[in-house]
Order: sequence, then C-alpha cells, then structure tokens
Amino acid sequence: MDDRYSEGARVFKALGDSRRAMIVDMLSCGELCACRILERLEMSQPTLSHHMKLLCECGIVRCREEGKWTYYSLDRDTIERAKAFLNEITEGSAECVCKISENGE
Amino acid sequence: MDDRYSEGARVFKALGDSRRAMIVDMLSCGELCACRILERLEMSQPTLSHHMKLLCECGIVRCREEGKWTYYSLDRDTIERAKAFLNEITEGSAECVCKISENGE
DNA sequence: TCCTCAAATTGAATTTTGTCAATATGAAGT
DNA sequence: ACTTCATATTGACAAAATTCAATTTGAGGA
Repeated sequence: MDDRYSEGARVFKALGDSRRAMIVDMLSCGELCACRILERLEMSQPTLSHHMKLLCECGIVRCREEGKWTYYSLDRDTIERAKAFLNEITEGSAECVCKISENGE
Repeated sequence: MDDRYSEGARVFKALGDSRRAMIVDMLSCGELCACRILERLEMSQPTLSHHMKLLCECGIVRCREEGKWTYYSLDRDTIERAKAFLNEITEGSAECVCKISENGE
C-alpha cells in the first residue's frame, strides 16, 4: 500500500539529518574521499562511516574504492528521482491518492 | 555550524516516513480534515494526531480549526523552500561548503 | 445541563537512530 | 613479514521516534 512511498521516503529520511545533508552538500561539487569529509565534520571516523553507509544504501551516494581510499559522489539519478517524488506528492494530479475512493474504485 | 542545514533537514525528516509522505500526497489536492485522512490510513487516531503535529511543526502543513473539525492543508511556502534547499545541497555552486577551507577562509 | 463526536494529550512500551571506543580489514610502503 | 594508514565493522549505550490505550478537551446538539 505505502510501497509507492517507501523508496522516496527512504531518501528523505537520509536527508533528514543535518550532518548528512551537509555531506550531500559537500559532495555536490564533486567526488571526495572519506578523509576529506571527516576533516570538516566534528564526528568520529566510525560515525562518518555509518552515515556514509546510510547515504549509499538509499542510493543518493555512490562509492568507489581506490587503494586505501574510498571516494564518494552523488548519484544524479537517485537525486532526480527524489526531486520528482517531492513534486509528485506535493502537487495535485489526476492520479493523486486523494482521488481514489476507499473501495479502490 | 550545521544550522544552515537544520531547517531543511527537519522538513526532510518529516517526509522521511512513508505514512507522512502519503499524508502530504493526500493533501496535495487540497484541504482535508483529520477524519478523512484517518479513513485512508491504518493507524490509530492518536498516532495520526501525532504525525500531523510533526508535519505542522516543521511547517509543511498548516491547520485550521472549524467547530469540531481540524482541517489540514499544505504550506506552499515551506514546500518551495524545501525544494530550493534540495537543489542547493544537490547542485554545486560558488558558495558551496566544499569551497570553504578549514580555516574559514 | 448532558451527551456525543472530533481531535489532542498523556503515559508507557517498543523500535530505531546516532554515537563512540575498540577492533578488524585490507592496501601500500619498508 | 611488519608497519602504517584509511576505512569498515562490532558492541554497547543513550536519545529519539513510533505506536496505542486511556484520558482530556472543547464544540454542538438534545
């Protein structure tokens, strides 16, 4: 039933933490390695790692390993889908949930 | 420090729950009273009330009381700001955090 | 004044999230 | 092989979020 909403909501949940929103902002200009991100954020390395995992799991961020380093970057596709989802739930439309009666008719 | 992000993140946190995302979708076509929303959602009345409070506190939803009923509607301003915030943190810019050195220079 | 109905609040239980210290992993250099 | 460095994982704990039953509030009608 609410499966339509789960994927979008998952991305928003990830953005619903100011530190993670800041990380996304940092990545908006291009790829960065974990150590660079860590330099700017007041948090322990394990905590950062945990946040990065979350961001990757919901699809907003991708990671690329190179030698000892892990580079992170934004996934434009997921971001576009998130924006589209925000528009969908926010702008009325013919297929809006509010149009569907309780009987599913 | 992360105050720039707190407000936006707060809205996304609210949208980061599939039920709340669905509620916002329901309101996208216009005002609805709590009882209408409740009809569609499998949750208790206190739980709905709690979610509505959350949505109102972050500014996405406004409420209007009329007699026994409470009508909810979307706040277009907050929504526009949320969309702008999503664009800001997602698209690179000259004032991006990533441009600011550790020294604040 | 009572009763009913819509909605909010309270209180309590459970689950999820955020965090860090400690440890593990795994690549590269010596 | 050993050490170092970047990152991930584990384990534990505190704080926050989600939920519902029970109760309260407050408007309207009888």
